[in-house]
Amino acid sequence: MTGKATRKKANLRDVAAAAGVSVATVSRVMNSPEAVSQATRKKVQGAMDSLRFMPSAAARAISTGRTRFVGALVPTLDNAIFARYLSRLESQLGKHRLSLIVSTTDGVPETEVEKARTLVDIGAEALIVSGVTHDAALYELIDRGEIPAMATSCFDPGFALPTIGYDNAAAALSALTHLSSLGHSRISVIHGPTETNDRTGTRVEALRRQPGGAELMFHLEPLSIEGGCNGVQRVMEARPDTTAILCMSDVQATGALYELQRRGIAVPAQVSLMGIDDLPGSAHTSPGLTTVHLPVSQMGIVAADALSSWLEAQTLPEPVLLESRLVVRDSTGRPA
Amino acid sequence: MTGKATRKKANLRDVAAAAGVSVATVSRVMNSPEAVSQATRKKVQGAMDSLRFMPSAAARAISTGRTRFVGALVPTLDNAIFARYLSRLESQLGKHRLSLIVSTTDGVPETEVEKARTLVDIGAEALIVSGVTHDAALYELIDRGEIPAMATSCFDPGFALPTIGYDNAAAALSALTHLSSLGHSRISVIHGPTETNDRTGTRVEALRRQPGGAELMFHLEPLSIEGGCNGVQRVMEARPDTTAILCMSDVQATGALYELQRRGIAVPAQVSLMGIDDLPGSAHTSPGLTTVHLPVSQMGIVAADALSSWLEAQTLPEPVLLESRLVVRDSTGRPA
DNA sequence: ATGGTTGATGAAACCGGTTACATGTGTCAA
DNA sequence: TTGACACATGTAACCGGTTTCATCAACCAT
Repeated sequence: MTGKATRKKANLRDVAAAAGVSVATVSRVMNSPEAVSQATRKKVQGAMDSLRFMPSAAARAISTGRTRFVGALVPTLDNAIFARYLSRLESQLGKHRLSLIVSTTDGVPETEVEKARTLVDIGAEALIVSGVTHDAALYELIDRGEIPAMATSCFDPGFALPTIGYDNAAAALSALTHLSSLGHSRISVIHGPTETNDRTGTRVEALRRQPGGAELMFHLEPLSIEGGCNGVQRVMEARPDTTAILCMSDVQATGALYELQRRGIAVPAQVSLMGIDDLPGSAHTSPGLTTVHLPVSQMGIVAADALSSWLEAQTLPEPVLLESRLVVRDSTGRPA
Repeated sequence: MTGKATRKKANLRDVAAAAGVSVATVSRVMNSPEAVSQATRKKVQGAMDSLRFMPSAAARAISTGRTRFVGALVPTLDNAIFARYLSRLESQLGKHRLSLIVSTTDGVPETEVEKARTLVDIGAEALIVSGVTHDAALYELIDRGEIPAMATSCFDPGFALPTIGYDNAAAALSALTHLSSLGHSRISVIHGPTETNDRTGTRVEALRRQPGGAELMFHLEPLSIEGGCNGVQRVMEARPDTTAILCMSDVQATGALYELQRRGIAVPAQVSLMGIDDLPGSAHTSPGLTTVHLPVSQMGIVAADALSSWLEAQTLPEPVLLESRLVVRDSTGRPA
């Protein structure tokens, strides 16, 4: 043993002692180097290096009151739509010197609260949740801790939290309109859980209220590739004369496409297929998937900026509505 | 204004004063309630509620020396293989009352270091990185901070960090063997970047060294669906008589399948197709994708447990080798 | 009655940074 | 020569928890 290598970690006072300066000076070297003379700065940095000094995040946090990280709660990582969103959110937060912690809720409100509590418990300065359906305990937590919190993936100016997202009803309707305008009337809808996922709920509800919505046939399936496969199976059992299948997510649409191919049903010649999301892969399927592009990258950017100014300047964010956009590719056509 | 609602946040001393007890007692109510009498516990909890007390994570961290969260660095979230892994890692860490922070590196070593630095800076107690190729600065950081760190997705007992993962060379070879045993000899390989991704590098290298490996034709493409599409295009230009395409990832294989379908090339009748990973969707494509299953869920569990005991009991984890498994589905067959 | 335990609680030190304020030195204008 | 002022640095309080050790009352066996 060298007799000094395995000592306990050096702290700022050790560095100060080694450099022959005060703790304040060491602190300054880290936080406002320009306020320290060249000579002492060198001395201090030398001491830091030889003592292998690493500042304690907790100690800094306790005196500044800032931890510089925020938490995001999403239903799952197992859907490329969240990957896109989170990746932008993270990079944009980074520009504000903020880090992101992601927690998954499986779409279960109780799990969401639990995860939110953990996030706050380890020091998250703010929370970003998905959608507007949450357990009451989440609001209590946010309220009690006075935690800045916002909701994404939807738009609702009346919601308790600022929302940043798109109009899910409009997205669903623009998809339906596309199919209708092509001449489809026997349309089947495959969608994920609506109870716990208000984004899906809003989309389905919009279709139901639509004039002529009564003719639509709805099938609830898990929000996965497999769910999309099963959905097609049920569509074909329930209504074999369906000319178009509208999936409320690209993941399910991808599964649906697989199943249609497996059954030898030509897309779009025999059945037209649509999704909503516009995943990176959706442009490359064969045929290319017609879908509604959701501006999740932009959502990440806007959310990051809004949150940052909330934390820095206490400015409560305004709700933001981002436009979705119909993307017509090759999976839809006129009915046979 | 009520005159008290908007006051600054209550701390433990405020609670103690309100409850007429000492700070130690309040602390005990939170951490070892059984050591406090029923009566005082009630009193303290009442004071906590009426003052809307929320303990400060930073303050706790500074005295316990624990932040209870660890960081994981992955190349991207945009690949379902990581979603699977991270989801298990997170849930298993949760069982040890540890939280997970995920950062993405885009597969760039410099970005990785930067992100790692940020993670440590905000208090991560340990790091989990992917693979064995890293910037020297990462090791310095780990070394200097004495940060427990391990590497996943590969197995190398000789590596500086404990590794928990699978044998990438074996995975690639078992795929190749499957194709060879079916009678394929004109095989094209589509793979992602090998320079920055050692997992891919190891797989490709294993194929190159294989007796008869010289007959293989390799194509480097981005690790994405689109990359898979492009790969097929290049395969068909370079070697139209190819009877089997082996992709080093299921993402690329999925793209390849799309492109083959688009070109009207029957799988597996005209060309056999294989991937490596076994994504959730791979079982449902049409035809089902033959691939090599990588035990990423188990990897998440093992990594979480190992890291936890490292942190709790200072036991340096042993490297762990997890078995991959060939999954034969319908995208491979004898050459025409 | 007495010494030894056990159980509940409090006082104060401690963790490792940041920062308000004080101090000391040198420069420059009046 | 002196006062104003900028600049570099030090002192010590402070942030909000945890934890050690001391204290004191109640209980029990001898």
